[in-house]
This record gives sequence, C-alpha cells and structure tokens, in this order.
Amino acid sequence: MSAKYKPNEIETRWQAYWERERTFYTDENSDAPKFYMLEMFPYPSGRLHMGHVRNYSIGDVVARYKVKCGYNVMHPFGWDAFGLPAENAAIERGVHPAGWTYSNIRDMRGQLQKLGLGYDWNREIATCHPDYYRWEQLIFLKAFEKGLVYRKKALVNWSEKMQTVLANEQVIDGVDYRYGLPVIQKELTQWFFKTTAYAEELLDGIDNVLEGNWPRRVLLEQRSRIGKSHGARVEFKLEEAVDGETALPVFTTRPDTLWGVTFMSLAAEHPMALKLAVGTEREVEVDAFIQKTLAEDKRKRGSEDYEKQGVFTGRYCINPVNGVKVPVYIANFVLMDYGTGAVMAVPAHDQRDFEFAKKYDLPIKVVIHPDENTALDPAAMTEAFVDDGIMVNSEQFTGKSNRASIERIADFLAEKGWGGKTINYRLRDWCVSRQRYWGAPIPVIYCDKCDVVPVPEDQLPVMLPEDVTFEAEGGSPLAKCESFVHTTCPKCGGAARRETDTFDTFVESSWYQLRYASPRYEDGPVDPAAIEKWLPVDQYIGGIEHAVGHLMYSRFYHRLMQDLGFFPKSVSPEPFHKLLTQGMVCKETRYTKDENGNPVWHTDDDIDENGMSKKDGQKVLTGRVEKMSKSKYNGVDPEAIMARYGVDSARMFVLFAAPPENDLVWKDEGVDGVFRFLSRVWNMVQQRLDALKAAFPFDGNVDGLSDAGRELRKLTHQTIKGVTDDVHERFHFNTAIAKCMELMNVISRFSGATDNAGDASIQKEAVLALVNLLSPFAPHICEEIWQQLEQAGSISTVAWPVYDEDAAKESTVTIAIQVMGKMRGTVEAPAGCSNGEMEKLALAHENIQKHIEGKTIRKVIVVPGKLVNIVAN
RNA sequence: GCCAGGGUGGCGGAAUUGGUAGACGCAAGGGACUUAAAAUCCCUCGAGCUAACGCUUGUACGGGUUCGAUUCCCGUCCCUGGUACCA
Repeated sequence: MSAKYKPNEIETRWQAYWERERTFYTDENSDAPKFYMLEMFPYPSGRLHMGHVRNYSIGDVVARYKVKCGYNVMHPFGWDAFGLPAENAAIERGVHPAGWTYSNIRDMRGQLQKLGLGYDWNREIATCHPDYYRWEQLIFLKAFEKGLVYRKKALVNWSEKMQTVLANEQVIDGVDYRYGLPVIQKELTQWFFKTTAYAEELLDGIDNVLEGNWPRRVLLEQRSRIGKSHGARVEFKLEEAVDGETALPVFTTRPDTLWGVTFMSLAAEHPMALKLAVGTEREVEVDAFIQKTLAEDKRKRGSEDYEKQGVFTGRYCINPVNGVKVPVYIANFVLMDYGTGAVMAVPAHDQRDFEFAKKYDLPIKVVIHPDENTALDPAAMTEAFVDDGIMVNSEQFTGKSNRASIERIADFLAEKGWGGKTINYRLRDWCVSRQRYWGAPIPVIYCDKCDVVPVPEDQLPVMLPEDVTFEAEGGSPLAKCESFVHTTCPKCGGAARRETDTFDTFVESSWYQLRYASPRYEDGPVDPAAIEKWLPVDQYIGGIEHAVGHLMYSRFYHRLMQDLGFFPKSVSPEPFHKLLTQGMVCKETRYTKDENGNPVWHTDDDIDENGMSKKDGQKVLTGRVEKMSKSKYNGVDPEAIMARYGVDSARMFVLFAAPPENDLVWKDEGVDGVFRFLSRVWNMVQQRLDALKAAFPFDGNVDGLSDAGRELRKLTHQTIKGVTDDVHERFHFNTAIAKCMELMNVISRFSGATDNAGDASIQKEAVLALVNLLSPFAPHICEEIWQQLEQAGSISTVAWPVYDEDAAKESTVTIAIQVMGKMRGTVEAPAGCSNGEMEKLALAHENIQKHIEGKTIRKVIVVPGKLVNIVAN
C-alpha cells in the first residue's frame, strides 16, 4: 500500500516552493488586468488566533482563485503596529515597545507563512516604522495648511487607568473597551481632522459606489453615523443682548411647530449658558446646576431613567414668527454636540419638552390637531402629539397640513431673515490626539512667541525617542522625555516645546491600503502612478466590528489625500470597492460553579474523560456558544490544530463549516471530517496512481464510455460549473467544498477505469478537475497530487478549469409529479421533451392514476423539464 | 423604544428566478473486515402511521395570495446585532 497522507511533510515543502518561485509576488510588468485583494491587517499581538485563520483563509482563497483566473493579483500584508498593548508590555515586563512589537511581528509572520497564505511579502509594511509614519506626519501638515486639521479645546473621553483620551468607538456604555473601567469627561486641547467637511461626499460615495457592493448593514450604520437631517435654522433674539450676543440660533426638523414654542432649552455646555445668568440673582443657582450636570458622566446622562431637569436662567428670548417672549432654561437632556446646543421647546409636540414642561409647570400650546374634527386639549394631554395633522394657531399656516408646510415655513423664515433651510449632520470631527508613547508623534512645536508652529517638512520625520521610561500610571512617557520635549522654534529660533501627543492608531490604518501600492516610495506617501494602477482595492475582507470606525476613517482619509493632491482625482473616491465582513469564530464554553454560583471557565484540557473538572472535581457544564476569548477559556490554538491535522484541514474546516459572513462554531469533530475527506482524496490517488498517469487525455469520443463513465464526465463538468458559480463573487465556499465532496464520492465508487481506455481518460479528467477546484482551499495537498500525476507546472498557477456546456447537460431529467400541488411521484424523461410528452408520462404514472381516479382533470400545469401538477377534483 | 438581520432534522448548514425541503458534513445507530480495538468500507437516519406499495404531517406561530410558498403579502412571538434623549 502506498504512502499515507502526512500533511506536515508536504506542507513545508510547498510553502518553501511558493516562496522560492515568488508564486504570489506581484508582477509589476504584467499586462493582465489587476486585482487588488486585501484583508484588514492585524495588530501584532504575537499570537495568531482562529479569527485570523478565518479572515486570511477567506482572503487567500479569493486571491488564489483570481490568480488562476489570469488576473495580475496584488495581495499584500502588513502590521497595524502602534498601540497600547506594546506599552502595557513595556510597563509589565520591562521590554521596549519597539523590540516587543518587532519580535511579535517576526513570530506572527512565521505563523502566517505556515498557513500557506499567498502574500507578496516584498510589500510588507509596519506602521510603527519611521518610513511609514513620516508620511503620516506630512499628510497631517498638508491638511493643516489647508485648514482641514485644527486644534480646539474639547471635552474628551478620558481614561484614568490608561491616562489617555479615547475615541467614541473605544468607549462602550461609559467604560473603556479594554479594561472595562470608567471613562470620564475631561477638557483638553486636542487635534482634530475635519471629517465633517466630507459628510456629503461620504454619503455620495455610499450612493454611487458602495451601494450593492458593501453589506447593507455596514452602509446603514455609516449613514446613521453621518446622520444627515433636513431642517431649519431659526434665530431667537435675546430680549436684551448678553455679553455682545443678541440671539440664540436653534436647529429644528419641525419648523411647523414654531408657533407652539413656549420656552427655550440650552445645553449645560452651551457657551451662553452661564453668561445669561451672570450678574443676576439666578447666577448661583444656574452655576450650581451647570456644574452638577457637567460632573455627571456620559453614561448616566444617556441612560433611560435619567430624570429631565433644568433651571431657569432669568432671561427671555423672542419667537421671531409671533413675537412671543419665552423663558430660556438650561436643560440636562440637551446635547451640545448636536445642532446648535439650543432647542426651541414645543411641549405639545415633543415628548421630552412635554415632560420638562409638566415638571416645571410651563405652558403647553397646541399647534397641530390630528385632523379637522379632533382638537387636542393641552390640559388633558398625557403625552406629546408627535404625529402629522392640521396646523392651528399658526397665523397664515393655520388649516394647512403640517407635513406639507415644513418646507414653506423654512422658506418663509429665510425671506424674513429669521433663519432658513439647513442641513444638520450627526457626524463629528475626528479627534486624533492620544496621550501615549507608542504612536506616531504629531509634528508640531509650541513656541511662546510664535504659538503653534508646524515642524518644517525637511525636518520630518519627528522620530519617537527610544530612551524613555514606562510607568503604570504615570501618564505619557513622551511628555517626561526632556530631550524630546525641548527643541528650538523653527520660526524664531527660540526655546520651544514639542507636541507630546501621538496620533490615534486609526490614522495609520486609514491609508495603509494606499501605501501597499508603492511601499518603498521615498518621494511621498504614495507614488501617484502606482495608485492609478492599483487602487481601488477590489475586494476587502475584515470584521464587522470596523463597520463605522476604521471603514469610515479610511473613506475620509482617502478623499483627504486625494484633495491634498497626493494622487489624482481620476482615481475612485472610494478606497474599497467591495467589502466582505466575516463572522466571528465561536465555541461552546465549559464551566463549573464556585460557591457563589459564579461560573469557573474550563478549557478542554481542564476536563477529564468522564466530563469532570480537574480543577474542582465537579461535573462540567456546557455553556453558551461564545466568541473565542482568553477570558472564557474557549479558544483553540491554530498551531495545535495545524500540528495535528495539517494546514489544509484547518483552512478547509473554517471555510466549510459556515458561509463567511456567519459566525462559525468551532467543532474538533468537524476538522476530523475534512481531514477524513482529504485523506480519502489522497488515498484514492495513491491507489489509482498508475492508471491515472497512464491514461490519455479524453479525446472527446463518448461512444466507448460505460454508463458510469458518462455519468462521471457529466458530474465533473457540472461540478466545475457549480464550484465556479459558488466561488466567483458569491464566496459560498461551504457549498463549493460540498460539491467537490460529491464529485469525490462518485470518483471513489467509479471502477470502470481499468479495462476501458475511455473511462480511464474520464477518470483522469475528473481527478485533475477535482484537484484544480480544491487547490484554493487546500493548496498543499493539491500541489503534491498534481506533481504525483506528472502534470506540468504548479497547480497554483494552472488556469482555473472551464466546463463544457454539452458535457454538463443532463440527457434525462427527473420530472416531479404533483396532484393538487402534492408530490405523488417522479418519472424519468428525456431532456428537452415537450410539455405534451411530460403530461402524458405523468398521467401514465401508476401512483398518479390512483390519485386522479374518479376525478375530473381541471387543469395541468407543466414546468418544462421540471414538474407536472395535475389539478383534479 | 427605534432600525436592521435572523428563526429549516440531534448539530453546522443546502435549496441561486415561487416548482421534488433537508445537498454536503458532523453526531448517532446497524453491518463488513479484525483474535480484538483503531482505522477503513457499506447501509439507515425530520416526525407519525404501515408487513409493504405508500399515506399523513413538517421550514418559529396564525392568516392570506397561488395549481403550487422555506421563498411573496399581513399579523404575532422569539433570537442576534446596531443605536438610543439627535430637537
């Protein structure tokens, strides 16, 4: 008996072969159409996990398929190498972040190469390298020149534990994403990118480019984050000017309720909030209320049961449409960062205003009735009427539909000079300052004389200093690094200080896809010619968790760089034309309970063969299926799986167990299954090796074939067609693999090849097709078999098989026969037989006759080649 | 609350345009080979009824459209995400 399937031996050999032959290195001189395949690059934590295996296996299948289809494929890889874990390692273990990061990169690169992934390693980048971040500094300075970057004092999410500012995405329910510890609001001067300047363009991109090519969910989330809403701006004049301000502008989507305004609400953060009360007898009370509101954390302010509270400022403003004087309140539910931070309150038609008015006994004035016959009584209302209806008490608009009047009222405001139509966005500018060491330094110098001075371009990069000290809770190591902080002002030459904040790491990941096109370019962040050639990314793959963070920032940054002239406008405004978001890798959790009833999580190794815990001797229970994580002890180490079953089985399993966008439930038995399948393919080839090698290519003459031979030929071509359909664009790798398994099942039962030359040729054709189709999923075993069968070249570069339309055709079809829509039998009919013949065959069927006996046939429905339904009663 | 996506055997999942529900795999059961086990190979496998041909029922639940519905429409329940005082 021939050699057993030993994956580890063949895998290392073929990985070396691909690297030696540069199989997956991009050929810049190729004339073939380009295909840019990209998966989201990882943070180099040092350990590969199953999520990586899944993400990169999916991408590798697509890349390999495109190579085989003749595309000039660019499939690069790199590292999102700045970030907090490196600093934590420095604090906890005394290793320098740079050393730690580069050694992690080395380890992970080794692990990835063991997965047999086809990357162009010549293009590898690490964002922590000065050759990368120097360009980021340049982009920042150019944006600063153009006014697309600015500095402002802002309330930011501050983590006491990490001593840094966090992005909104990094704060979940008031606690940080990493430690789950409280995040407070703190006022700091921060650098911002003007993302809001691109709100409309970001929406256009969704409509014109991404719609239909990105998952609907992601686009929906992006649209709602941008939060475009049409409305009106209305100027409410203050009764008397305060501190030079004469009016309070508001944003409203309901100008139709203007005549129902009975008071005004300002956010506690509103610049006029305290000023209105200064010098009046209400000052103390207002100040106390503002202090109290600001001190409360965001989570509490956002929670459902947060009580609506407010305080009267003592001032009034004038409703422009009717001259009515209304009191100005500070209210804790008004948000400063939406609209103007001031709200015209219409208690009759807004639920929040209604509750507030009830609490503080403010008037409620109805200006919309549900219809002509129904009038609302303010005193009897228990909640605001927020639906559409007929306007009342609204002067010239009385009696009109409120919905239809919204636009006309906005125009009316504009005519009178009281405001007008406006569009408001929820999107905020992007705060990129981080009080952290392991990031790209923000290239700015502060001089007492010259204020904010950008670092001159010829002095870039501003290098991260190496000689810094790390302490657990000591704040930014950069700020304490004297040699870094002290510098001279580029303008006046006097003593000056450097900015000690570094960029949010989302800045690096916003343009890495552009850098890959010319990774060693030295005259700018990107070579414009390379961008024109390679962008956009044709297929991007990554986790759904980046739906609004990374994917929004990159879309913004791409446009920013384009506007700054780094590459031409002829390039698509969107960096990623197609997006696939893959699901998480999950596994059952196993646990026992401690004395307090809290779960004690177990790994598989903590459980003995009787299902008892080795930790505490209790019976181990099975918990929910959850995302693999360190804390739940339900992770599976890819290295262990690769050592036990081989890379091909590990890859095949993650592709076969679920479609890519679904969550995947890890099952060791499932890996057994695909390993068994690959072994069967291997053993079949070994057993029939001589016959397969000796067989001639099929000459197209079907006359000499056995029936089984004909069937096998047909199935081979049907399989090529089916697998191609599944892999091409649809990414249904699970069904593609299932079809390969079906073909294999038929091949293994096929026995006619020994005494029939035609059958032998057909068998060879089937096996070669099977190996070719499987090669993107399980490349190593397929290379090995391809070579054993003495086929020319590497299967990785052999053209994807093409099916023969005629060969795939069925000669007979199975007709389903129904009576009154119920299945009553099937009949074999020649392919292409007429509706009349089908009907005849159906009526002749024994079981059908039984069912229509004594009944009148009313109608016969025939679906050609498929089904006959007899309507009889 | 609002928005989106789901709900199919013991399990993961198929069914691409309204046309044979459950492909493929896992688990389970039976058998062959073996002194035995493992491995391998073969068979069975939604539920109920039947000796069997078959019949009934079944894609969360209740209705509807249709010759025919996992697929389309209306209503209900449940799950999973996203979002939450957005004026």
